[in-house]
Amino acid sequence: MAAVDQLSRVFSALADPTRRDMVARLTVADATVNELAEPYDVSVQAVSKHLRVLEDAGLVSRRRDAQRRPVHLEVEVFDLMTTWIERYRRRAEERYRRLDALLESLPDEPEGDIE
Amino acid sequence: MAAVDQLSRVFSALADPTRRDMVARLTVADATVNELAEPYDVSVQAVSKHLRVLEDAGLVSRRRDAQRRPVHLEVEVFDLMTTWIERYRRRAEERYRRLDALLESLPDEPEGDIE
DNA sequence: TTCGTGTTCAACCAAATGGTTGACGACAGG
DNA sequence: CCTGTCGTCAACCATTTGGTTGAACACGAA
Repeated sequence: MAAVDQLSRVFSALADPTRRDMVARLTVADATVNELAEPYDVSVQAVSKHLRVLEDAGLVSRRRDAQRRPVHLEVEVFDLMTTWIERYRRRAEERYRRLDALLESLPDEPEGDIE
Repeated sequence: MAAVDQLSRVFSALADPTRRDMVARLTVADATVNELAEPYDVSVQAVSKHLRVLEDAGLVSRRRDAQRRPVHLEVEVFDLMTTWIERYRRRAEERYRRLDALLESLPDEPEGDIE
């Protein structure tokens, strides 16, 4: 398979509105492929493919229950994203704080180039 | 343009490791296209395309400074993702709480698998 | 064993994606 | 004005993506 990191797969999986909707519905309850497919105007096979993408991203897992393959959401994977996001959000905010402090510490400026 | 919602564009933009790295670097300081391109083993044009994707997602904006086009990160857009993520994380956790409560309210089980 | 239901596999297709190279537009500095 | 630098536009190409249909597999029930 592709040599792509999980974070990329997670973001990529959630970039599709149908998949995002499926994830949203799975927060309420586990569901079978047919149940998941029902609201959408696409074939069951297409939904099956979407589920494979979600599974490759680690966002869902599947049990076997007779012919059924109930799909279960693995919410912990959300942390992968929030960790990344918060890390850089923090970094950006830190930067703004420093910038504000700098501006405040300056008297009024002509054309100062400071390093 | 594509009739795709912003959240999809944001997730999609961050699904690419190069773009994620560019965003990471932009948390430290604004940068020009050439500066951004320097560490990667691709053409400047390719980086320019990546920036367009990030811009369409609302993740960056560009000023004009003579020939330069300094790129600036718009961190607020992160909120779009965290809002979505936290909403469904909460929903999933809520569900587990209810499930736990239900199990606890039951008398002892025939096929109890407890660890 | 045969049938029906749920799901996946395989082949195919159109559109999108990420890369390339080459030419061009915008601008500062001789 | 000419020149060099920064960046984008255009055309092209290979790969991936999201969809289709038809066949096959897995399993419970009859």
